[in-house]
Amino acid sequence: MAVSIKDIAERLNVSTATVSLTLSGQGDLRKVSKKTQQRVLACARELRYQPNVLARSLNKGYSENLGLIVPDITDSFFSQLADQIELEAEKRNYTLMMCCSHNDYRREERMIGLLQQKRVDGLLIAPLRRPDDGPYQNLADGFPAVAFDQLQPQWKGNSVVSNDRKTSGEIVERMVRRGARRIALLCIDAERYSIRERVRGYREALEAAGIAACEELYAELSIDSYRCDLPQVLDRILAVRPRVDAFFFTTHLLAEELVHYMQERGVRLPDDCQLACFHGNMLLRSLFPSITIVQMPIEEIARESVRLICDQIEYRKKGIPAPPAEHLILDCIFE
Amino acid sequence: MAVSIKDIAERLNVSTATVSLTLSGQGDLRKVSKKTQQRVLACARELRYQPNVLARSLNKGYSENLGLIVPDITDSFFSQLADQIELEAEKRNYTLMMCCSHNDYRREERMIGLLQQKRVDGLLIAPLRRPDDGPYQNLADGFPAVAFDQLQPQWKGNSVVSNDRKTSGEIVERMVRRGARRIALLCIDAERYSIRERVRGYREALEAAGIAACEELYAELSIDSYRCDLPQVLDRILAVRPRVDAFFFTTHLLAEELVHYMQERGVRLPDDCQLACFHGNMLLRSLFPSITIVQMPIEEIARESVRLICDQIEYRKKGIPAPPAEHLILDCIFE
DNA sequence: CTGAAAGCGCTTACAG
DNA sequence: CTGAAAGCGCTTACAG
Repeated sequence: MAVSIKDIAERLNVSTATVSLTLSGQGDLRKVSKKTQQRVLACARELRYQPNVLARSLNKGYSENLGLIVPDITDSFFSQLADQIELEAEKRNYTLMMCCSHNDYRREERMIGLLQQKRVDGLLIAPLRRPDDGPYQNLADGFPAVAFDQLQPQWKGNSVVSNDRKTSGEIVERMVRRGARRIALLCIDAERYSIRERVRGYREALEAAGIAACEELYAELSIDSYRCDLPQVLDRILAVRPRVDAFFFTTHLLAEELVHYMQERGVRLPDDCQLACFHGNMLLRSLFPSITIVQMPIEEIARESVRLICDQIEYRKKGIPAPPAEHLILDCIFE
Repeated sequence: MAVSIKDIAERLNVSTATVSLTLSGQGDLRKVSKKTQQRVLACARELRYQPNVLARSLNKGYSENLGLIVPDITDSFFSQLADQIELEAEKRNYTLMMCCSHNDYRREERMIGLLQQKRVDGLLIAPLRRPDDGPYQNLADGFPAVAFDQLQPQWKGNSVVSNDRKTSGEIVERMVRRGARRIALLCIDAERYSIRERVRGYREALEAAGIAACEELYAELSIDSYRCDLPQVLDRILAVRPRVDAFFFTTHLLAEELVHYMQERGVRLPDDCQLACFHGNMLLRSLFPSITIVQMPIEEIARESVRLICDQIEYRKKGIPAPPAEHLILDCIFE
């Protein structure tokens, strides 16, 4: 069996309180003699004492673990976010319990319950769109939670999102400035908040530029079937006249799938055709040197989300009611 | 405060033992009357009772959490692996605590200690190369652990790796069959076991094909600086005569960086130049339609790793000494 | 300066 | 069939 505080106490003929106090650094504060402290520390080292954090957590009511739920960790956007969140959490001495909702909101709801059962101190979640618009049933009232990336109407807590509408408008402006008039917009999961905002930004910018939106140049795809549906959609859009002269993808996933389409079909885009997407990678840039890639403010999202969750946890520890929820809107980065 | 087993017991005028027994499903076994069981269940539901798993874990000595340490979650190989591991772990009722070692073995060592402190039941780890070849100091003796992806000489537990040597040989054979004679090999982190094996497979296959290995066509890069070093290396290799006619990258990261190089430098590869790499994605395939991509057996690695760790945990629970460590070698998949 | 004791919320022999 | 009690390994008033 592992060595416990009791083993040390017995060996040294002191009480477990003394051991606990000095080990937790309260020795001086609580006036444990220097000598005793040294003996305790030495003995702990000698026996390779590892505190049982479960016992501590049970006693204190805090686990120093944070739950993280993302739709899909294999999406580079979320893996980069998870990476940064882990780093930020670590700075504040939290360990992450990570779960993927796999774009299934029933599963997401389950994960919310699971992580609370596991006694995480707070929950960071990139929420899915919920078909029912119902409340988060498994999220206990007042439980520290921060939503990032997406805003859900039924989410009442803190949130950190990017400035989708504005950025989307700027993308369109830029395309228009470069001569585009027939700008196609393709999106996945159009009912999600951030996507709706991107669509809105697109429409507003078109209008501002005096260009009538053309419904034939607009398509919504589903996250579950976009790979299989995209080819027909592209066939259709490419056949529209006057001809499309720019593609705006609300997500890198679609831009990547475009590459696949072009290769499969042996299709080339018109030479003057502009491209843009949210969140990209080096390969996309290499394939389409002139593509406009808007990077999400990943580090900032991570930093602010962790900050907000930690603040909430602190309030909770102190028994102070948390201040009203914050809604941060962060700017994207034009590459 | 959350509702506890005691609250239910008091409300129903039964003992906490009775409540605990029926709630944990041992009601029938331990002969709690049906009536009492129903009352307990109803009351638990009514009060929305959530068991405190910390208390249970403290008592039982098992947390039903698994630790996962990967070098870099933003590498698609590891994010796909993490995704599958989570799925497999979930099937067996384990939740993951994920940490990234960020290619820093001091950090890895810290994470090993941290996760054990957090009382995970076992550790899944894609180990880093360790400059010192020293033992894993923070890994407690006999602690359930499985290494995957990489084998380290000082790792004494179970491991799951892919068949790197054989696969590497097959890649070279295939290139030779297609006419290559001047096959360059570029690798990152050449001291790592799997990379050494890939190099070995490459050399063996060259020899078997009667081709003398040319050291000028071989390069080792570091994980920390490969991005910045690759261009010169490629410049150099492309200048070698007789001319290189195939590039074999031990990792997709290098193949991706090649794209960057070509675009930056405005260089095109010779038309007949063959390419191959371990672990790839759709974009690479689109960029280089004829590239040979060898996919890692990700699902299998995940499945077997989780199986092994769970077996070990079971042995530990039963107090049976674990059988000798298994070393699984799984085949890669030619795409 | 130090110790005895209660408590965090469970589980599990043990006794009846 | 059910309860009283000990214990998992800590922390923290409280008393001396």
